[in-house]
Amino acid sequence: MTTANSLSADDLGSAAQRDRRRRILQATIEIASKGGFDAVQMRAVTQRADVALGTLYRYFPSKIHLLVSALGSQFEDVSANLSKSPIPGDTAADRVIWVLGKATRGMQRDPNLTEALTRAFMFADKSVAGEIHTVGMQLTTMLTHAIQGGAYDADAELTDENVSVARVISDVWLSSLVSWVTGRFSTEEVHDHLDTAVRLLLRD
Amino acid sequence: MTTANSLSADDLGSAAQRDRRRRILQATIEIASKGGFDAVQMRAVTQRADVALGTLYRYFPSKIHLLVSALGSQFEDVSANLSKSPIPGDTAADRVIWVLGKATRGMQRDPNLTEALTRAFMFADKSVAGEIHTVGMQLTTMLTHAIQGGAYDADAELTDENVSVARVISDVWLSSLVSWVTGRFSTEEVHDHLDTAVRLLLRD
DNA sequence: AGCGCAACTGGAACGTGTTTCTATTCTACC
DNA sequence: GGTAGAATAGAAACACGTTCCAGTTGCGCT
Repeated sequence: MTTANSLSADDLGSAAQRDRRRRILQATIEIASKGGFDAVQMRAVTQRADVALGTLYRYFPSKIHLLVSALGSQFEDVSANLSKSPIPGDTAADRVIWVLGKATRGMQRDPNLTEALTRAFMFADKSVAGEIHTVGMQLTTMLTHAIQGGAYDADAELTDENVSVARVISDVWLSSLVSWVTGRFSTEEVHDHLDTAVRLLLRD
Repeated sequence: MTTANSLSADDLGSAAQRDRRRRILQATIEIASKGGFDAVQMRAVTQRADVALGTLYRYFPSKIHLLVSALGSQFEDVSANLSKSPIPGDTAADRVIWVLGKATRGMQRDPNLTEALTRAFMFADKSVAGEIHTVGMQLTTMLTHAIQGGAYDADAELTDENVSVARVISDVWLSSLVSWVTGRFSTEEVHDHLDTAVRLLLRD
């Protein structure tokens, strides 16, 4: 199975290419933010990013690859932001809830973008495994970091249990996002559901 | 927002119509089982079910509606099967794990069908809210039933907490299915992950 | 039996993701 | 500076979900 990957920023030799990649992702996010998943049409992206259709497909082999890569780049920003200051909260549960709340509020501020990225992520098939894995790692890392506290001690217990809990929480978070995107959950319900799940999982 | 629903079996007056609906869903499941999501092409379904394209769209307003409805009909079979005999297991955790294991093995026996139904479910947008809600209820009911035990006592504690736990578990189950469908989880990893999550959530 | 109407058929047509192809431009290397 | 090869532009073409329409069939009512 020849799983064609999206071109990562590191793969690209010239500055012009890195800039093309950046333009494409930015155009994607802008269009998604305005009109959601359906508005992200490949021809529209090429126009906004000022590249040819063939070039777009050279960088991202499908619309889903494109959107999941965009999700990855958004997550990078979030993690960078989070790692600037220690996560507040005395218990693991408090810290996780704080992180989830912050991330969730961020996404709810831009419903169309969230809809586009979430649906792409959930619709992805095997050919997007690489990009999906990247995002999954970012999520799990973010959450285990929150669980074990702001003190960034390399010796800190990155126990199997913590990783498992982080995975479960990210499952719940993703499902909640999907529920919210499809109108089954209100913003309050998302918050309450996450709160309940975290307290059930991290009752010490 | 005029959310066009799929026609449910009860909506249909004549026996011929109920039979058309049945043929369509069966054709969908057969094609999905053979080739997965991509193979479920609307024209192929019409050929196999021996109906016209316009008729197919009269019964199910989109491919996603069609597949989510098919998922619902599969779940009906599963619940019917489950309710025939009490769920084995002395603790809530054991019973839930038993139910999940049974359902999961069932789906893993037909990977293509599972891929088609799972991806449709996760890709659904607001217009599919009705069908999604049906499936969500089936899932939650199945799990709360397992939590509170085989004794089908109407007075039994259908506590908020039990429902919350059931929701979280169904979140984890769906995410695991997605992970399995996209090749991120092996069958063993799905089992272990579910096992871990349930034991974390139902430690009494 | 005849009427009226909704459902159904068959097929054309449209939109958007994806593929393909040729001409042009850029880049690395001599 | 010139050249080979990769990258890009531009545009046509294809595939499949979806819509639309004209004609036909089935069904309840009188």
